[in-house]
Amino acid sequence: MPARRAIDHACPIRDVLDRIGDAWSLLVMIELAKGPCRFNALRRVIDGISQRMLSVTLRHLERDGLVSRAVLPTAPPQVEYTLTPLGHSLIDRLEPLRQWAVAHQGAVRRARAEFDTRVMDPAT
Amino acid sequence: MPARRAIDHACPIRDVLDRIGDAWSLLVMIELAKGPCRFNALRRVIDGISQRMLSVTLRHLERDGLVSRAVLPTAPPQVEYTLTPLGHSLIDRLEPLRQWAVAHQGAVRRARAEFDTRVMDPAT
DNA sequence: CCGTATCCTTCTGGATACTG
DNA sequence: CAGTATCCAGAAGGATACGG
Repeated sequence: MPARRAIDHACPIRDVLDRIGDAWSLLVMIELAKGPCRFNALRRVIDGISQRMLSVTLRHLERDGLVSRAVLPTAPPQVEYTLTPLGHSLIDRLEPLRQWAVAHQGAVRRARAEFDTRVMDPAT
Repeated sequence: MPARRAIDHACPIRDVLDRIGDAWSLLVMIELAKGPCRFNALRRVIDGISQRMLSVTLRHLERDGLVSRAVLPTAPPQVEYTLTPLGHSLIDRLEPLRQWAVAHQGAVRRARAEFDTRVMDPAT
């Protein structure tokens, strides 16, 4: 995605999509929705995320008030991440979308297959 | 966004976000939700989209069965794009998300401001 | 009018190495 | 353990030119 332009501010939903549309934010939030979790624990369970992107993603979410960060007074220091009420309210609103995906994934797959054969197949 | 990896298929909502999370798909769908529209008309109203990205985006949406393409038998040839019922059902499901964005954009902005001062400010 | 093809810049994000 | 810094490959996307 390129840098956001002026037009984007016109649509509030764009702000949300910019926040959760990337590869990892949603996955991290879903994981944290199950309960608080520490950095490396998240890293293990998310599978495939690089240390850098987990760090970047968590910072982003924390900045937007969707995730909170707590340094536990232990030695060695542990850091626990928790989904905030705001974060919970967001993933709740994502539920209809998930249901749509489940309900219509068959239709989309079929549309794709039909499109691919129609475009690839030169037989008119 | 990087190329999708194996893990992504585990989450149906990822498929949806990959479809509407990019910069233009949503804007195009919102525009088409108002009614059928031709290529250059879309291009004018979307403002900022390049000819290439409009073409790519429309093809993507058409492939997924969210938009249909009709070549009108006029001279010069005109092409009309229409949001399918499937496409309509998807943007309907986006409404709760839009409402969330509107309702909480203040909270997010405040969280951001607080975060920025806290991180930037070396006091403590 | 409606696109596709090519080029080239910009941005994303993984790998790696190093701090508190 | 929990990150940050640097480097670099690859993908996204705008500009431009050309075809149906």
